[in-house]
This record gives sequence, structure tokens and C-alpha cells, in this order.
Amino acid sequence: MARKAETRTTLPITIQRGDGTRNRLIEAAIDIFAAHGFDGASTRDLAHKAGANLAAIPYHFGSKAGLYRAAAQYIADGLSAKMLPTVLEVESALENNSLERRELLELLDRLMVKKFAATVLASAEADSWSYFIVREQMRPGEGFEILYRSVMARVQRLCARLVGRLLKMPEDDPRISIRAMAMMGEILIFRTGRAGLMKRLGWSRFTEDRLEHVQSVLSENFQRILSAPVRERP
Amino acid sequence: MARKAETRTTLPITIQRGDGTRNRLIEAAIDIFAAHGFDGASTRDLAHKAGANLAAIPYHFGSKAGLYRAAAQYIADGLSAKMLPTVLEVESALENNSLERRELLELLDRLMVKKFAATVLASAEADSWSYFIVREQMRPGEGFEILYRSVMARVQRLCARLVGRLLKMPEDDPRISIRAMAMMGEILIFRTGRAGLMKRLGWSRFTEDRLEHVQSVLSENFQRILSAPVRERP
DNA sequence: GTCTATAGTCGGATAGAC
DNA sequence: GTCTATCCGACTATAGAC
Repeated sequence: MARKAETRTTLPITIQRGDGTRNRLIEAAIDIFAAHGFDGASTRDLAHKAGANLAAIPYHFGSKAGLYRAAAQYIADGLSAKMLPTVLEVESALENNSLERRELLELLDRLMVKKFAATVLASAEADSWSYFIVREQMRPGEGFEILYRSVMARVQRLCARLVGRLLKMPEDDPRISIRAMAMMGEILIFRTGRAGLMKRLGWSRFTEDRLEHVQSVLSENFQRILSAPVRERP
Repeated sequence: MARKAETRTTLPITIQRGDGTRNRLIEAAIDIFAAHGFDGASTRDLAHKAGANLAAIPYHFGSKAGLYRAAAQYIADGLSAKMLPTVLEVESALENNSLERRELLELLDRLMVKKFAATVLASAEADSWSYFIVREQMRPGEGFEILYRSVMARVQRLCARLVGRLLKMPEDDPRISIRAMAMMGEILIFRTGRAGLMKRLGWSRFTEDRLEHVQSVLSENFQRILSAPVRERP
């Protein structure tokens, strides 16, 4: 609802993360909604974690649901900002229709493993972001549209284009989308199923070198999956 | 809490699905908890959907949380019953240490694609079961322990053993577990990310032949991923 | 074992002073 | 814009009749 310029004088231009009640509320909301879900989060907890007053939620966002939407938009914008440079690079590289297999594989690796996997699995914010997104994927609500349109659809589509080129199949063949989906699954499972993996391997934290471990497996799997055009199974 | 024999006289031996307030409550609970999460489900809705009285929940299960635990146990038992025959088959087949690659691949396909994927993605009950399980994976609570111990750990471990044999790596190498995990991800994404896939492909239902479509892609991917022992990447 | 009625708590939203 | 105080509805659990 209301939206005004910051009144801080020490930082007149750059709007810092966490500045202003509105931003603090959104950031707190992402954490709490991610952890407890929409129904499990109380406005009192949300306000308290943000160091704000309870009444600030209806004031700034109209309602708790409005805050939820704002949080979804905030994540969508943040994810876009992280993914966009690579997405644009790969998109423009794909305009060249005579790329070699090796080059296509490199593009795929750059987009999905080096960028997407790293962003989703390990970036500082991603802990809460991912839970938020996974919840929306599972039970698509208002947030799903926001997130889907702004980033996910684009990454999904780009991944599918790469797969199609590599397997020499028309872009609209459903098998292409299914394959791209399966590859997304290989990445996202390390978020959604992390509890099971850590339990099995006796890990207590998902450290940087463990991410690299996972990334190298993903790279190899993708290379193998896309190693040759599809032949029909016997 | 209370647990007594059924009083119906028409079906004295077999306890039918849905018989008795207690069972109806559990079955309703799985649907509602899956759809709305623990906090989003109200005892009123739970009781109403089960055709039971509100007070039946504390009576039979002590509390709403008790009903939740019972639901987790019910799913664990049901999943076990579905998976166990195949799990035992594969486990006993693996006692033979000189299986050929082709035979190992067949076992993997039988366990993970024909059985696990089909169960998770398409069995009648699985719609609610999966959402329930995914929630627990994401935010491990009391239900996680129940589900993990009774089925998931066993399937995960068995899949890892197959992968280890195929890639000729020691069973306790973390790369084995990571690979097995990635494969699970390829399957589970068609549950957790189904909304995105259906949107992309313009599907409105996940039919039997679409499942087969997915299964054939999974089979092929797994075969490729495990096609040759791992060599270190440059 | 199942019901009604109700206790006791906590939720989101609002009113109105500042 | 931010605060306190408060309303009112919804929630879980219990008491007690049958």
C-alpha cells in the first residue's frame, strides 16, 4: 500500500537490505513462511522477527496474505537478478544454430550446474527462498504465478531448448520437457530431500565443498544423459 | 489411545479400508494434512471429512498431533507394503556377487522405475501420500522419523548398492549416495514440480500413458547415467 | 464410543492516540 | 508511520450426558 522514500540521511541513495519496516517485514516473512508455511506463521511472530509492530502488516500490505504476495515477488525479483545474466548469455549464444555438441554441453553446464544449482543449493538467501518456492510448487497458490512467470518458466524453457538441440529433437516434443524436468529434479532433490541425504551420509551441514561434490556429479550425469540422440527402447 | 476390535458383524475378519471412525479419521487426515499442512488443517475439517465428531480426535489419538503421527505411520505401513516385495526380490538377487551389468540394470529398473516411480507418481493413494512425505522431507518433524526408518532409508540404501555395483565404487563412497539421490530426484520432481510441468505442457491430468512416457525417459536416463564406471573429470 | 456444550487460547484485523 | 488496546472469530481440548 503506502510506499515512501527512506528517511535515513546517512545512506541517501542506496537502499540497503533490511532498511525500512516494509523491507524488514518482507525479509522476516520469507524466513518464517518458509519455515512454517502460511498458516503456521502468525502475524505476531512475523512482526516480532522484523522488529516491527503488529499493525504494520495490515498497514503496509493490507493483510497477511498481502505480505505473503510481497514476499513471493521479492524472491522472484532476487532470483531473476541472480539468474538473468547467465540466462541472457545462454540465450544469445543459442542464436548461433551451428554450435557443436561440446559447446552446447558447456552452455548447459554453465546455466544449470554452475549457476542454477549453485544458486538454489547454496546461495546465502537460498535457504529460505527454496523452501518458499518448493511449497509453492507443491501447492500452487498466488505465489506460484509470480515465481513461475518471472524466473522458473524461463529457466525451464531454456534448459529444454538446450536439451532439444543436444538430442536433436523438436523443441515442442514432450519428451524434451520431461527430460529437462528430470534434470531439474536432480538438482532440486538436494534441497527438498536434503534431510534424508544428510542423515544417510552423517552430514550436519551442507558445506561449500559438498556443493562442489554434488555439482560434479550433476555435470557428469547431464553429460551422460545427453551423450547421444535418443533411440527408441526395445 | 483406545483401540478395540470392530463391532461390525457382517465383516468379522477382514478390516476394510474406511471401516471405523479411527480409520476414517486417519484417511481423512492424510488428505487434509497433505493439502493444507499441519497448521492449515483444522480439527473441525478433519472430523467433518471423516464423518466423525470433533471430540473423536482427542479421544482416539490424544490430540491433533497424535492424529498426525498416526497418519504418518499409516502411510509408512502402506508404502512398505507396496514396496517390500520388490525390495526383497532385489535384495536377494544382489546376494549373487557376479551379476552382469545388464542384470544389475534390470534390477535397478525394476526397483526404481517400474516400482518406486509408479508407486510414488501414480498409485491411487499416492496423491496425498506424496504431498505428506514431501512436507516431512522439507521440514523434518515427528513424521519424518517414522517414514524414513520404515521405507525411505531402505529404498535409498538399496538404490545406492545397485549404483555402487554398477559404477564399481565402494558402497560407502559419498558419490554413490549422491548419485542415488540424484536419481531419486529425477523421479520425485514429477511429484513436487508437477504443477510446473503440467503448465508447460498444457496438461490438465497426469494420465497412465503420461506416466509411461515419464518412466521410459527415466529408464533411459538411468541406463545412461550408469553406463560406465566413473572417471575423474578433467 | 459418540455426542453437545463450552472453556480457554490465540489468531488477524481495526480504532484511534500520538 | 508507528504504537497500544481491543474486538471478534476460529481454534484445540475438555467436561459430562447419553
